[in-house]
Parts: sequence; C-alpha cells; structure tokens
Amino acid sequence: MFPGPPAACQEHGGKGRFVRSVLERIGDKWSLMIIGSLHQGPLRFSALQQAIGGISQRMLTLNLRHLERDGLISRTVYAEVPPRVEYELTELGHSLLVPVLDLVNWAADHSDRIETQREAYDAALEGES
Amino acid sequence: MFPGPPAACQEHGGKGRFVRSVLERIGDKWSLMIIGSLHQGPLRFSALQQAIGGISQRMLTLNLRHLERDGLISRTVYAEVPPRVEYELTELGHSLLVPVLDLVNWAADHSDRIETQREAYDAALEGES
DNA sequence: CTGCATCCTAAATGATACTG
DNA sequence: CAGTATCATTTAGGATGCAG
Repeated sequence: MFPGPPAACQEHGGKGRFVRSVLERIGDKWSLMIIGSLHQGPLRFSALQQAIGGISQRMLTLNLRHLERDGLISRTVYAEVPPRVEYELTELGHSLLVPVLDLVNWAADHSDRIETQREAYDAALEGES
Repeated sequence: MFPGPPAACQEHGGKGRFVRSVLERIGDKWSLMIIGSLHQGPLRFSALQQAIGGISQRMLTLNLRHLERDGLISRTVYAEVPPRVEYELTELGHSLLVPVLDLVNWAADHSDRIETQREAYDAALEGES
C-alpha cells in the first residue's frame, strides 16, 4: 500500500504501515477543520458547510464520507420533511479531537507570527532578484 | 485571501483570518511528516527524503520551501564538495512539533483500529449493492 | 548532493444541473 | 435539505534532464 521501501514513521515500531495513511487522512485539506468544527456537538450538513466556510458541497460530502469510513464521525439521518442529517464525532473521533484542537489552537496562537515570517521571506526574495 | 464570507474558525476570536491558511499549510499532505521527521535534529535533504519515504525530490523541495517561508524550518548550506544542505526546525517549528507529535502518536496508536473501521465500512457497502 | 526547469499524468476541486 | 452525477478546470505530483 505504501510505495517507499523504508518505514514511513520508523519511530513507531513495526506497525507504521498504516500510520501514514492515517496521517494522510488527517492531513487532508479539510479534515482538520471538519473535525474541529464538530468539537461542540453534532451539526447538520448545511451548518457544517457554513462553519467551515469556503468548502463546496461536493468536497464536504466526500470528506465526510472519508471520515465516516475511518470511524471518526457518525452520520444520522432523521426521517423528516425536510430531511435532516446530522454529523457527530464518534468516540474515536473525540479522542482525535484532543490533539487536533491543540493544533488548531497552535495555529491561532502563531498565525500572526507566521504571517510576519511569510512577508519577510517574500521581501527577501524580491531583494535578490 | 479567504473566499468564504463567514469566519473560518470562529471559535478563536476575530483573528481567525490567517488561522485557516496556517491549517492548510500544516494540513499539507507532507508537512506533518516532514516536521515529524525533524523531531530529533537536523537532517540533510537526502536523509529527509529517505526518512519520509515515497516523496519525490520535487515535492520535498517545494514543501521545504513552504515550511521555510513560514519560518518553521531553517535551511543551512555548507560550502563543501559535495555540497551538503541541512534542514532543521526553528524555534517556531519546535513549538509546533509538540502538537504534531501528539497527532502522529495518535495516528500510531489508533491506526489498526481505523484500518478495522475501513474494512467494516467497505464490507457494509458491498452488502448493499 | 542538491535542486531547478520542463513536460506530462493523475487527482482534487468547483460549477452546475438534477434527484429523493 | 442533502445529496448524486457530470463536466471543466485547477492543482498536485512524478519523471527526466540539466546545473551549481
């Protein structure tokens, strides 16, 4: 399943085979934000789309299926009109929520510093050319 | 810079504007693994490529530039023959390392359970069709 | 060894229209 | 409302060749 011959994350014993695919899922463009958006409880499809902002209906659907496949979120359909579908973190998803929120908080705490770094980097490039 | 009109991660005050771009960088397919691979100290280009496994030269170069631009890693060129280039986490990168390693450890701890979930999900789909 | 440039393919994503 | 399906576009990614 993994192309490279050497271990992906050798620091975690021999079972690192799947660690990589898990990281790839977590490292999806939207997964972190989806999981983070569900931290306070279940949300329905449209609410989730609003909370994330900028994600298309198609991408949200696809990513939700992926996360559901991995057992990180659950999908509940209510037989009503109009139909209502709620997504919620599973127990497994909640355990992932802890490190994910740490990461989101880190991003929030350091976002302006990174912004500064980017500007400095870009400015230095202009000076070279 | 962000398409969606509503706040990206509203749970973090008004400065959530850049949080999203930071999360997108962190959520890059390779960034997590690159940062994780540097946790024990500096690595040169080829060593990094081996440690990650499966990443092409081009992608590694590009991702390293991105991380360098964000001030997360530093690039040091040694004037030798053959040339040697070492990449190392900056102070900012080290602070990110903490939550990143938590995430990697989570992935390692739960990879087999997720693998099971995936198989169950796929099996259930076959039963439907 | 490092890494940039180029070409080319595969995958991700957006827009739109349509269905239960 | 919550999708699915399709098409068109963009982007990521790999392969190769060349340069410092």
